Amino acid sequence: MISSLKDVAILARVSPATASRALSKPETVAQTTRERVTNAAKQLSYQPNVLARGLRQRGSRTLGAIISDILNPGQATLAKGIQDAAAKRDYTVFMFNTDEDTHKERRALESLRGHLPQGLIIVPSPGAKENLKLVAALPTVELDRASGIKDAHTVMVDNVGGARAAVQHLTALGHKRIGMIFGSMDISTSVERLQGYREALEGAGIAYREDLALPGNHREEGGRVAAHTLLSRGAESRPTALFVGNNEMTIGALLAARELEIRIPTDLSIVGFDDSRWAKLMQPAITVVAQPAYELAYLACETLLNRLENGSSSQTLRPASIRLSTTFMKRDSTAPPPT
Amino acid sequence: MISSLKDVAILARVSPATASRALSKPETVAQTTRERVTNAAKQLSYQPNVLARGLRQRGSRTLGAIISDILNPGQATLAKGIQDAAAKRDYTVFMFNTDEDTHKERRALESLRGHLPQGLIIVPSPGAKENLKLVAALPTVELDRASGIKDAHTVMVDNVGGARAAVQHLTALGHKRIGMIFGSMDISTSVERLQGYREALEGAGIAYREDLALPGNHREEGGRVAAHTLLSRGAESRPTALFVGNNEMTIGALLAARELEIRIPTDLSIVGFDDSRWAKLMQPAITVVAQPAYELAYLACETLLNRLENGSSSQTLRPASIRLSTTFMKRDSTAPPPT
DNA sequence: CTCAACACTGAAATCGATTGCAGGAATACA
DNA sequence: TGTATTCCTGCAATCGATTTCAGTGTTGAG
Repeated sequence: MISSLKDVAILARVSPATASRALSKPETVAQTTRERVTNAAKQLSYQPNVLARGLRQRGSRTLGAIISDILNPGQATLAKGIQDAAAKRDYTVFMFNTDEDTHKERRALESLRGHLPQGLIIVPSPGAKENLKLVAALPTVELDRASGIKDAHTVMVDNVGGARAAVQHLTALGHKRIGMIFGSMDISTSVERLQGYREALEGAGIAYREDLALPGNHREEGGRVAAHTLLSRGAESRPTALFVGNNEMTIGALLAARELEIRIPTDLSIVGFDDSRWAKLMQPAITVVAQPAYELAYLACETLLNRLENGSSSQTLRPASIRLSTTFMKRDSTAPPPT
Repeated sequence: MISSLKDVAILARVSPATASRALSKPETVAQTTRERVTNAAKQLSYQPNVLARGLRQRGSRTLGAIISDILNPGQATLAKGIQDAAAKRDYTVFMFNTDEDTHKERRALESLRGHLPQGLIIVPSPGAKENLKLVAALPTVELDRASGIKDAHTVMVDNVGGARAAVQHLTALGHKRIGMIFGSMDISTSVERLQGYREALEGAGIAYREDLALPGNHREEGGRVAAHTLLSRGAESRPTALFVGNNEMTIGALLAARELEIRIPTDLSIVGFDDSRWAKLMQPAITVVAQPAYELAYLACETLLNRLENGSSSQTLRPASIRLSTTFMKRDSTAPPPT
């Protein structure tokens, strides 16, 4: 049923060597021979055995991709961007989830290593700095976050700028008490977004207050709890606006506001980070900082493939460090503070 | 840096053959030898070359998975279920998207074939019946839908029953004019859901009317257009309730209702198929038929792996045909019809 | 004490494609 | 016509792990 190169060679009345060359380096073979082989291959619907080829060439046209949570729409978009970019250049992708779990990440890397991928795209978990030593020699691009490894190639969004824009929008509306819910501080995006928040406050001459910036553990429940804490104070001392560090926590914050019967945007303005289906759909629609997730992932994959195909010439010396900018999407969840 | 079995063998002072046996068939090797090899392997952090092993054994511990659209949360859940089940049994997964495109599916299958996977899990596109001939010998499980291939192994939900429950809920509330928006008729789930709708109407003594059941092309825009058509009639003749065949089209229907300023559930009840984040979050929260997507995919993968490991004994004779039941989630988007 | 059974181990073939090398045919040039 | 090039093709080695087969040493039974 499945035919090997040898079958093709026999049918085309050439040696396997020639058949191989006819298919992969056509210019080294005489016109007529090439055609005989091509036809034979088509006739047998020959498909090269990637395992054999990969063994000989020490590595197959395969990439590894490790993302943190495929159920998060943003991450799913990253997955798709990677796959599309890889498919376009005829690479296939081994995709793994870590669920933000450093052990799963480790296992994924071990498993990946045996497949001899040509390169790796990873959304690093907090323990990635250690885990990535397992595949130190593998060309790698870090996507969305930085692991902290020196001289790593990274493709990320401008989190500081995005956060700054969000908070500037709030200060421009006249808000003075602006809360923030941020994610785990061992993920670089959280740190940067908090940084942007502080810069914007400073720019508006508003003092940073520790009691207004709470951690939310980057998931829905954490966001709900943090928002609950922030909003439970009296109407005169609680924040009039909230900047939330990711999409999951934004949902939590919205639920908390509902529980406390705080109206949006009349009583409270909310800006989230990361756009999504429901943000547009809600009433009011949520104002967010949108990330170009698909482009980000596509670019990360292209960066990796370019590096692979140029050999490790100049590229190695100057590690890529790409930042795409975010887009501020003004919708209906922000308004001037209540008077 | 990366070490081969030969290196391990040298370090353990045995032949490669023995090293191989010590690691994969420990009982065939003397205790002391086994330990020497195990230690050597650990010391070199040896990882077997999957390509070489796969070449020799004609197939690696690898599965193919083809889903239709990773950006759809339901499908992403399927992807995760497959991966988790595979990982638990120490298989790795090549995952592909088709975007419901038969050509992409074909390319995915071709590309997959070269990797010699042990089995395949597929959410079949409309053209799958033809495409799957490419991998006719490959043990395959169809997930979520049926391709129409005779004697295929399938793992699906009870679409007829789910749809019936949804529409029965509406008739029980007193609705008489119940519209439906269904997906492409070349996908088995659409056919079955339409079937359930008809059965429920019949059970309630309501005649099926062709002008109340419209196709929505299974995407948001299609759902919006169809709903717009259905709801643009006068208040006395338009449907008082809508059953929508999937999550994307449900969004479209909601948008159409908004455009026409039709209130939910006062003027119109809506039931969607497939639960999701936003369905719970919306106000009113949307009543839906929820599918056990994760379990479905997990089960599909286990079914496949069991079949692989039992050899093709009795299993081949009796193809699996599993149906999981759906869960009706009553929320706030359904109410008695306006009087 | 002899011979059979058994438990381990190693040499070598194998999976399928690629590639360095060498040889033969065809062409170019003097 | 003779020699140098160029072009094309095939032989055989190779990638790394597995597996068949044969051989060695050990144990046990008679």
